[in-house]
Amino acid sequence: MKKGTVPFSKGLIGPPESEAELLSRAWDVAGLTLGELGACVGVEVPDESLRAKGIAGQILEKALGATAGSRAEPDFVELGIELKTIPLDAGGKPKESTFVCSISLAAMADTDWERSTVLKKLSKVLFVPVEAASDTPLRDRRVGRAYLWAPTPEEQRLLRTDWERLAEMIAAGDVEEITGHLGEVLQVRPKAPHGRSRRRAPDEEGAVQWTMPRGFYLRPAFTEAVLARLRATE
DNA sequence: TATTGATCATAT
DNA sequence: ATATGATCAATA
Repeated sequence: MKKGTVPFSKGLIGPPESEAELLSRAWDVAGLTLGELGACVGVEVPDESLRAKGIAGQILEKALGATAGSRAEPDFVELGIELKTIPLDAGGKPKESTFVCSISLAAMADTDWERSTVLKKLSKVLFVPVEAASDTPLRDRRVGRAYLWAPTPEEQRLLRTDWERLAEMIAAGDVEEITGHLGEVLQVRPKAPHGRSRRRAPDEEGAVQWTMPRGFYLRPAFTEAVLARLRATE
């Protein structure tokens, strides 16, 4: 397809029926700017992202036919694939951490790695790189070529090690001791609409305490390594 | 200046 | 309210 052409009618596209179809769609939009792709799906791109932080993700969801809405499921439910845009700096390296999922602090004691939301979300991920050099206006940032990622056994081991350590702390009532410093590849950080948000969590006696909502994030160095591996093996 | 902690928008 | 989509901005 010629660069700049539109592979679908305005904002109306169903979910992809296969992995191959999803990849085909993703590769078709590579090279377009957020402004161009936004126009295709009926999303206006503001000048700056301060009040449009999730705009790249919203646009790609629509463009690729992800099931709209906020549910604790993969973006492409039938395919079991999660969509993540990843902001790249001028050097092609991830500029930010990658949010994985919010944490149900009170339920952490009753789950394990195999059944965790983190593993479910990360079993298969379509990473869509997006230019994010701060001197490039939001609407002029280009979408890159997407990569489909499934964690290798080694990558799973790294994730599992961090997850188990952090889950144990939460379950033991030590959520307030957790900082962003913990975790080699996976970290726990605040995830809230504002500073007054509170969520129930166990305290050290097993009683309830109220604390900031938290989420799991992938460190940039980890996603950088993942992208490097995917680039090398294609 | 890299990283952690805080925050913004939308959907259900 | 709380999930989704993330990036901003204060700190070390």
